[in-house]
Amino acid sequence: MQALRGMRDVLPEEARRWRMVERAIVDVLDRFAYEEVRLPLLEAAELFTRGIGAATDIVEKEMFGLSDRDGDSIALRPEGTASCVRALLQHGLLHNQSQRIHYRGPMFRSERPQLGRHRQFHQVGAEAFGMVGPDVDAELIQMGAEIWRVLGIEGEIQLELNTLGCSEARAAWRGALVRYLRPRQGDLDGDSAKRLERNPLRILDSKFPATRSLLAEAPKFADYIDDDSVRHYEGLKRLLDGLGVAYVENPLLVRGLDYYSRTVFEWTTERLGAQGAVCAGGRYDGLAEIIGGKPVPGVGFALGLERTLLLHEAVHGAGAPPPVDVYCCVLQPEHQGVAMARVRALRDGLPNLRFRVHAGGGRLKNQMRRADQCGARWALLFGEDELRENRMGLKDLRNETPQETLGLAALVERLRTAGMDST
RNA sequence: GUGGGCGUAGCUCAAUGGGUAGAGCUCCGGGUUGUGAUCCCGGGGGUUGCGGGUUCGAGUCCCGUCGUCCACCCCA
Repeated sequence: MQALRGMRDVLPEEARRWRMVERAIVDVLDRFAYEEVRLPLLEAAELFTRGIGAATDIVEKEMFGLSDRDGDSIALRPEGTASCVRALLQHGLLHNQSQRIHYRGPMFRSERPQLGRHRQFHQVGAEAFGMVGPDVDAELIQMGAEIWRVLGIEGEIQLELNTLGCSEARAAWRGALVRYLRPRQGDLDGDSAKRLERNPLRILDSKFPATRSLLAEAPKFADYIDDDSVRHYEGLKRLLDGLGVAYVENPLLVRGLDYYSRTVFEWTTERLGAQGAVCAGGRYDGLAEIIGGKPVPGVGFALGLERTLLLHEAVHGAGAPPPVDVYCCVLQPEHQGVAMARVRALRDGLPNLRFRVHAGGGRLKNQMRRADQCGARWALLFGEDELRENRMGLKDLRNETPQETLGLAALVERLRTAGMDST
């Protein structure tokens, strides 16, 4: 038996990095006072066909759909924004109020697997509702920059920025684009020809030279964009300039989900081959209404954890912090209970240290080897001699200092001071 | 979804032109009483991803399948 295609097991060594990175990210979101929600993995399929767009690749060919016992179509969520909006609408949290929210968890898309692209993958998302101005767009981008800084990967990532205008302007431009391309359909590459009726804006970032040269003469969005959107975009850029957040304007940046309008942005990297999008988002002022609520402006982003982790590893190396701080060796099997009781007191006194008590007996030599192998800084010895005096032996495995024999209180004090400078 | 590369021990990899699978690391034991990582000695471990086919004989050639990686595509 093996895991399904595209489903990955995260084993202890890797999970240690996940915990570190996830905690660092969520800490940033916390410090910006974004509150957490936890959302279901299953939703009505209609939430996504309406929210994301029925003509998008995500819905059209990547969604894991199934039917429940009543025959209703349900789906594993392919992304988080639609669920988040649905949840907040359902519980009235968007009624005459603004919200700043984050969530995280697995998403599912049935794509052909690749490094940094799995069928179950994990995102951390942040969304802000009820605020129309570019200030909150800038805040979300600033938050992203802060996340990369905290993770030490800011040197690997660059920000791309664009505006899609309001949905009316975009629809007008889209219509002009289709009118321009339709007579020239024969010169388009196959994929682009297929997109012409369903999702023409995606033709813009086609990689085919023939298509690209055709686009050089195509109607320009600059002639269609509305003034409010221009002002919004200019305002956002001014704020980012003031915050010192560097960006590259990319007029071809078109998010693959229908719900975006105005601001769209993407944090990309060169180090992950074709899977260069680490984090992306934008404004989606129309989404709440599409889902069946009153109109509520929204803007947000989602970052891909696997890709962030790959970058983190590329920058910081493969080493993960050891899982154990103190490995406790029990020399005589009859002292196991005493040792376990004593370590309970140590865990109480030293909540930041991780104690592992040897189990299964065996010679001290082997127990010491286990202590070394798990990466523990200290070995703690429960032997006849030490226990007779109600003390324990402490050996520093990473420094050439003499072994000490200490009572409980002295040991707690000793590990507390040493524990500080080791972390 | 399309095209291609790869799949041999827990891990990283060998195996001449088809001739019944090997190394390093890991792991286990030993080097005399209660001290790890080094050193020495010994040991365990594989239905060569899976299923067919060709052949006297297949890890090696062919087909299928599963998985993975790369590009396309898509996206976070």
